[in-house]
Amino acid sequence: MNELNIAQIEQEIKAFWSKEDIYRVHEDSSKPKYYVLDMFPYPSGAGLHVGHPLGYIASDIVSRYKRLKGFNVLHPMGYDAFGLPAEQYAIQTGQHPAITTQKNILHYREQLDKIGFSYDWSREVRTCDSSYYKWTQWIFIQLFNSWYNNKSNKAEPIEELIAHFEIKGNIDIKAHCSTQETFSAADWKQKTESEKQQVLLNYRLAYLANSWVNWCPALGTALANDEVKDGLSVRGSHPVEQRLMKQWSTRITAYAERLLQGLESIDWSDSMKDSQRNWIGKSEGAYIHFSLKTFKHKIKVFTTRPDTIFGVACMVLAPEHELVDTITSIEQSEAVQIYKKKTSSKSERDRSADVKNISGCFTGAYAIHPFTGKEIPVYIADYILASYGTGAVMAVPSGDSRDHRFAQHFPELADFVNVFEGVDVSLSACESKDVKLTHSGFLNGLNVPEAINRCIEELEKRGIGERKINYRLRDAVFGRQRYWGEPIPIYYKNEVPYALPESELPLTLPEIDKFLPTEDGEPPLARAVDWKYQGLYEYETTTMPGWAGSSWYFFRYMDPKNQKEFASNVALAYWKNIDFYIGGSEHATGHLLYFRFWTKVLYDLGFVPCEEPAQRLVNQGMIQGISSQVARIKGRSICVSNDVLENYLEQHGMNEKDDVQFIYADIRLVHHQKLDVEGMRSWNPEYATLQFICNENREFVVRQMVEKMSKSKYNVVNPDEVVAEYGADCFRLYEMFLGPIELSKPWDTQGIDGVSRFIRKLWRMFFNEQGQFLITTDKPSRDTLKVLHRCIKKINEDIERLSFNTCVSTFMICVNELSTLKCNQAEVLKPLLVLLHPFAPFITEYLWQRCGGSGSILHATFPFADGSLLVENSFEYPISINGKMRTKANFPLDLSQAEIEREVLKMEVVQKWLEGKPMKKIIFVKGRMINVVT
RNA sequence: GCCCGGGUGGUGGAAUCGGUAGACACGCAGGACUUAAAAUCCUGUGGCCAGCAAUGGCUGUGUGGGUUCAAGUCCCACCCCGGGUACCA
Repeated sequence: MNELNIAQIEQEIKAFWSKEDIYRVHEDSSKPKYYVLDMFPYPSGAGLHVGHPLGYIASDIVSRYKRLKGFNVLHPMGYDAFGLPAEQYAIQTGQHPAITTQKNILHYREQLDKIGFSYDWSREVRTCDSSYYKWTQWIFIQLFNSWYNNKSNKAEPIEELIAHFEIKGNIDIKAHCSTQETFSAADWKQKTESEKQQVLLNYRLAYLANSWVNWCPALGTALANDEVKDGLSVRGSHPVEQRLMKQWSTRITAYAERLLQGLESIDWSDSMKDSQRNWIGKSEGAYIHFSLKTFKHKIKVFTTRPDTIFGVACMVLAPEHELVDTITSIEQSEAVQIYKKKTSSKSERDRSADVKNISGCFTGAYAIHPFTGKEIPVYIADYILASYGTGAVMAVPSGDSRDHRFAQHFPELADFVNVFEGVDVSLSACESKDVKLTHSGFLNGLNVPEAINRCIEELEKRGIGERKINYRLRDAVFGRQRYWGEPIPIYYKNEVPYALPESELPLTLPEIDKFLPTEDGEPPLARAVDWKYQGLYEYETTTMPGWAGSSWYFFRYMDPKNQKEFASNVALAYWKNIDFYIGGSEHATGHLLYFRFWTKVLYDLGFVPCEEPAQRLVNQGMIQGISSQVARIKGRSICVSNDVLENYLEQHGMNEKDDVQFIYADIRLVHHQKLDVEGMRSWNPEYATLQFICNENREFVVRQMVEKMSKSKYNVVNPDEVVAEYGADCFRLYEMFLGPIELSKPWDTQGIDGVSRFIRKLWRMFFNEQGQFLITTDKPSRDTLKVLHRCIKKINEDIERLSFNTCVSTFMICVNELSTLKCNQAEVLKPLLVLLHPFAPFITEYLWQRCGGSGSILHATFPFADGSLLVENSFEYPISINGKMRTKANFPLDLSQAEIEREVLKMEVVQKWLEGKPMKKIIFVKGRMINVVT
């Protein structure tokens, strides 16, 4: 081969890799392990676009680099294959989702293979395979068979709890539990089997209970909190309403504190940790019990500001609060009923939409202030949510802006107590904590933190309140009224749920006639004919949510073919957890929380050795598309070039808003913002007769904007096309060169030529124009070695800090310098190929073999940077040379030894002059010493 | 509103510990080769000013202050953009 023929090289090298089965990994205790994982994709029908591989390329670089560094690297890939799109496609076409999914997976694989990833495909997993979801079901059963012991602070087997009930009841049990009902051993023994199971459901980590769920009528299913945003479903943006339903949930709330604490020990970005902290929403405060004037009941409130208790103007309950009907007076009864009806008819979205509209209603009841004995009116209002805290608050207008607004709304509350010294709260509440209290009895003169503690002490002493930590995190709704998901391995006997015995797993998805709910609104699985456990007992008909399979998949890669366990102890003990995890930040409050939760449960139960699934997490940014639009005059077949549009509109007395419609043009028809007019006409028959009004250069300019890549915007760039045109190495280098890995940026093919030129330049160091191989075994010059070793050092540092874009720049500089030096020695170029290999695997493998490298370059050793060749290392201080300031980074290589010595001498003179003074740094600017830092 | 990021040439972005701001690349301009084009190579390229020129001067990292011999980098205030979250008591 005398000319660079990328396609041929790729083909040859691919064949070589697959013949040698080069990426297969095994447990190997002689080498340290390193586990590099990508968040596995959902195989959608649209295939990969150029944005998807960004993270995969980065993780591939890391895993190849770690291999060269002597690690045994696990780098697998699989598919998150259950999901909504395949099911919706099935509903429309009747095509079984398994078939669609299989087809999409094959397409993904084909696309991935073109980019030269080092995945060990023998470990592939698919969440929709029954051999895989057998273990998803098995883990669900472990959750079902466990409870959370607050004393030992971990999950424990439910049998141990039952054994305890038999002996002592639940009196000394501290559990994370749905109800507080207490019973003795005798009580327990008297319960029927069905009653016992009902009690146990309150303890199980996977449980069936009536709970408020986010119900999406359009999708016909319940959704978890992270699947809802702004009152709309994340998938499809359909309205979501609150509905009380009997639902499977998982008790993630038991792990709130540990999920929070665990963040301290892992290397994730601040923003990611922050999102999780935010979602868990820890707040410290107190419960306070308020007595009522004419009832025995007490109102329990949660507050983070017990210090403001002397400023209470009223109590406010959520309209759904259980005491509302009991305490409402006869006079207020009608008003309260009307108000309750009004709020219940509003959806969650409407309710939060009019934050500004204050409303509420007096109940006629009065509470008693625990310290002053004053009567406090009790209201209901929809700004209080039944689902948070106790669904009731003590309203302190001087210290909380919502309470302030509420008090201003009711004339009878306008005259409230201000508990803050020297602060005017007549117009707005004081939410600062840097103030002192006044009008507050025993809290007078204390600052806020002191007063909070003092008040809680007093409440606890009097037995009318206690310190309390609240979390915003909700238990995760687990059941989905859908077909294409893992069946929940539960059957019902006398309406009591029982887990399937392990030996009966997997419970496979039954075949059904239609992928729709039944006529009476049951989930699709209810259509299955004769689908019963032992032919007798009904199975659960909801399926698991999308995140079930992805909550533990990283364990399965360790031992994917195991039929006896989800992974063997040997594999688990060797691979432990993920060292390097990469994926999108959109999973911050979904997947990344659930997979930490499941890992912690498995850890508590002794199945896995690590409590945190991923030690290091990196979020790759999104690659956006550049979409192009053509301005078309509404209702006519005239299009106007964007740069003359304004003029045109003015001449014809039109304006953009009313008379112009922008139509998308395919990104392939646009180059440098200019539209290929003929291409546009033939692209879509509807556009065949369009007239294009061009600018004076006879060009038609389009309007461009950066948007998410999507089919409907015609801005999708397919990696296959880029690889076909430039080669996989160039594609990989260019994606990295675009910018820092975490950054989102638009795909712009403009710059790819620079990378392409670099590859050809590299090639020309190995072959001349006549195709002769130029590499010799001659000894390289010292200058040439210097260039190489500087490059080694820089690449090493930059890969470690994941600065892949600067790595590419370093390669370009290095190759430029070496070709200027006419370098053709194998001793220099072979190490360079090794450095470059993680980024450009094909060409480096090819050239390595041409240079007589043995085996695959993947088994080479990452070169060591010889410090003696890095001149800049011999200087500790920034020094000036020839009037220019030099630091380690920009020390000139062309400097003669004499010049260096002269400068060093100069420094020594200065040092002598300053004899006796300890120095850290001598500062030279433009040849003049300006300071000595001691 | 609150919590995180981030604002650097025409563009993407470098500057790792406070030490020559703008690496590298794109684009653009000029040149070489060519009948021509493509490809390739070379030179220049933040802005302003002076000079035939080599070069020199001033200015410059969202805005305004501050710390420092020295600030893109640290501190304070503000503006703008992106993300998360929201009647969470």
